[in-house]
Amino acid sequence: MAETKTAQRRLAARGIVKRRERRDSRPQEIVAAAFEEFAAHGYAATRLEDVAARAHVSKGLPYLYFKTKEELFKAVVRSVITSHFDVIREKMETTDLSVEAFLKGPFLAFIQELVGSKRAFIARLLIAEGHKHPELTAFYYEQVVSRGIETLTRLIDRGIERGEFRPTRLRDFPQLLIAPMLTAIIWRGLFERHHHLDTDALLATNIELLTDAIRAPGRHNQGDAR
Amino acid sequence: MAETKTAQRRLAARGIVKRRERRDSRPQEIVAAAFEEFAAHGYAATRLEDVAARAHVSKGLPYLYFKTKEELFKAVVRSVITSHFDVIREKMETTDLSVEAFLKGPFLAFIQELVGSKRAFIARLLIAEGHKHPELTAFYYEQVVSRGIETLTRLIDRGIERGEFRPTRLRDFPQLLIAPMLTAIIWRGLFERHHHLDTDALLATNIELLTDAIRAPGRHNQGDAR
Amino acid sequence: MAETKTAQRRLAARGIVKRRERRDSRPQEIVAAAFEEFAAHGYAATRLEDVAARAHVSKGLPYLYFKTKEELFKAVVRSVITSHFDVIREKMETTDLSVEAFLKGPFLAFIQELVGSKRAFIARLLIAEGHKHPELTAFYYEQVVSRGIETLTRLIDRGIERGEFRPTRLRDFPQLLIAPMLTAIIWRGLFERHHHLDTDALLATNIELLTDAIRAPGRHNQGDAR
Amino acid sequence: MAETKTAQRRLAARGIVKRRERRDSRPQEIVAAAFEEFAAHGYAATRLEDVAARAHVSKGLPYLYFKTKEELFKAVVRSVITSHFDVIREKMETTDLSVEAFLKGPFLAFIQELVGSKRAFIARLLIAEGHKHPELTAFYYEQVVSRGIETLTRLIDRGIERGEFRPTRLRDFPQLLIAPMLTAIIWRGLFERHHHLDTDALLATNIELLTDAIRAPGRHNQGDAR
DNA sequence: AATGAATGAGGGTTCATTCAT
DNA sequence: TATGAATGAACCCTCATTCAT
Repeated sequence: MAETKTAQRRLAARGIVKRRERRDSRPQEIVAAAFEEFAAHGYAATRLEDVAARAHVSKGLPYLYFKTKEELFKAVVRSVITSHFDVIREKMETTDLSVEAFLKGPFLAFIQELVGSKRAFIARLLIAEGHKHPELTAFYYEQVVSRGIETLTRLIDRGIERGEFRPTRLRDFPQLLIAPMLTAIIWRGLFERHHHLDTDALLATNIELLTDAIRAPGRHNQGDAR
Repeated sequence: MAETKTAQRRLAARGIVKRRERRDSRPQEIVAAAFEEFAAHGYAATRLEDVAARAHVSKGLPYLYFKTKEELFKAVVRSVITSHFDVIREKMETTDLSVEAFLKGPFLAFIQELVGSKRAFIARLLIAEGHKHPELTAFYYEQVVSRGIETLTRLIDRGIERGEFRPTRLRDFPQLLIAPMLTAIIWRGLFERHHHLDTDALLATNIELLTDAIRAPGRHNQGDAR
Repeated sequence: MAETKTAQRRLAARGIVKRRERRDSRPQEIVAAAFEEFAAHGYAATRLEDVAARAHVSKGLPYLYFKTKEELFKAVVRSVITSHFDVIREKMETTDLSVEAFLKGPFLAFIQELVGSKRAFIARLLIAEGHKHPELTAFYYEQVVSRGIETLTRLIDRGIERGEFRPTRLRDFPQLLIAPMLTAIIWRGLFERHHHLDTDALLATNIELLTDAIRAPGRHNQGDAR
Repeated sequence: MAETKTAQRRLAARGIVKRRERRDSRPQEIVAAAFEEFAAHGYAATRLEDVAARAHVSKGLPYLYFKTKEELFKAVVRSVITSHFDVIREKMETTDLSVEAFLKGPFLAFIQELVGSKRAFIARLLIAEGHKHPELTAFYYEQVVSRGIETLTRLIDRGIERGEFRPTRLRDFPQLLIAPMLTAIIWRGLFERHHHLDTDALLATNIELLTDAIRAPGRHNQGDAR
């Protein structure tokens, strides 16, 4: 750490990193470091000192921006949630594709990417610690879950309206389009070392099967590009 | 706690609880108590003192049977794992039902029960803490996951052999039959207070849709009795 | 501390100090040690670790008996308050002496002793920290101050009833009999090194003068033995 | 704080608060703010950041004038000590009043005012923290206590010389004229909420009684004007 | 001269673990 | 075997102090 500090000062002396600039980016740096630590060790087992060290920052600095460990945790979760979901929703609203093609194309790509992304760790974190942070869980539910469910419901309904799909109970349980994603995330985190799972194919298969199941009679399989 | 202890001694004196009996069942009582605590608070936030108190046992006693907190945790996980899965596998091997009927009957019932049971908490525990206990995760994978996957694969294959199902990639991803169960467990633990989810129907719908998707052409929907 | 621990074990091994016995006396030992530390450094500057060390006890033990530092502080104050005041009140009620003789005899001796005693430190502590511990201050007021005032009022009234004293406003301000004691305590703590103050004589003089001032006309000076 | 700073700058820009003026009075402003904080929370519990905030000054500025927290504390004590005592001494030397009248008039008014003033807090501060700042205590003793004692001794002696008073031991313990003031200060700080004490009357009564006690035979009670 | 971001030592508190009884 | 008093490492958080700007 002494080296790090020295290094920073050297950089600062050169004018490469200005104090003002650093100040503005510090919270993000700390959140990023915290993300790694929380993802790696879980909430309780994460030591703020390690977070600080990972952010090349002194032990006390995180407390300048986050009042408690829990606040920092919340900030981490919030930072990852952000707007990613808006993107796919936007796409959905404006696409020219059939619903089935959309599911097998952009939507599949979206959840495939999610499984491998850092945001997947947050899911694990929330599954693990969520019940101890009800406020945070509520926030996550509102920002992510309920919106996602709503979007998916609309998507399926549109398929029905357009005559692509039969009316099925999938409309009531859009979670089924998401469920394998959770499974994939968990598998990757826990069992990948014991048995490799092709999560991309898993997710593709689920959508394939579900669309097969709900496709309106007489309709053709609108396969995706793969 | 003092009262509890006294009460036990009173009971013991009356012969209602025989010393020998208590001694023999002690480890199980401790594991049961630990299960409750771990399920309620997670690994790190569980205090061994509380476990002991819940088991009506002195603070030091757990260490007589479990060398460390981690050992106790492992014992908890193992205790819940055992046996239950053998039952459903046994049933599957010996059933007279068609595969579809089996999926919609005993298998569905099995996973529906699981979601509401205490064992579901273990899933959350493993998701949360699993990566810190690789040995335990390996054990769980071998005892539960790999066997479960294998069993499901056999089941689907049998359906294909019997001409009930077309060959589909579901055979390669039997996790899809399980995925909604994980989702249901997580939903119950985190979001139930925000939005009720009929997990039984969720699970039923998934099997319904998947069987629809893979049913061999010309076959009838072999609905279950419900 | 390692030495201390070893020493204790040696003693314990000899059977000189039994664990059970120690347990019963531990809280008192800790309170005694805390008294010394608090008296020496004040509340905030006292480290519980030092208290523990002074009590020849591990850092964590005080928390077994006192939930927080503040609880320990309260226990310290309470332990010193105790019953000492009941003694002088009892004496007052049963004495054969005239009121003046009582003031110049037992009462004077009592407050003289107080100034030099450990209890005097508590006064300093309360003066310094009292406003941050309102609950404790209330307790002290009820147990010590209000009772003391009441007792003194009764004493003076009795002197008036018996014709020893004229009615004066001293009856409304019995604090004046006590005031020099506080001054003496503070002087000892702060200025003794700069200028010696004969606190015994100070207290005696105050009573001498006050009794002179309130003595009923025609009465003789009922001098004390000195 | 940001607002405050901005406000100051706005004021400064208008020339209402000139930069030079502010700079010159800065130390005093900081000391004044520190006085409030120390008086309210005691030495240890006072945060320099709060002092700075109260002085509408940045966190680091106090260190420009006071090397450490302790230095600032000393400055606070010194700032309150100065001057005020010289006034009453001056008055005493030049008064035309009899000693008794002086005690019951200007002197009484002086200590009555003191009890209610902010300077009274300093007494509590010194009682609480004095022994940790021996240098400061020495300073206080020399500047205030010893001079005060000396002055009072001279006053009493003059009364004796003039035939107003008999020679008594009060001459050796002029602290007795001050003692109730300390009591009053402490009472106000700690017990006022439990029981109101008319400190003015307390102080008046003490002087009344003491002068009664030492008045030379044949002299009249030289009551004050009130 | 002034700011306020940054540092890091220090202390209160918890709790897994040990051990005398 | 069983108890629960005792230990002490560890961790969160605070705040006096520094220093780049």
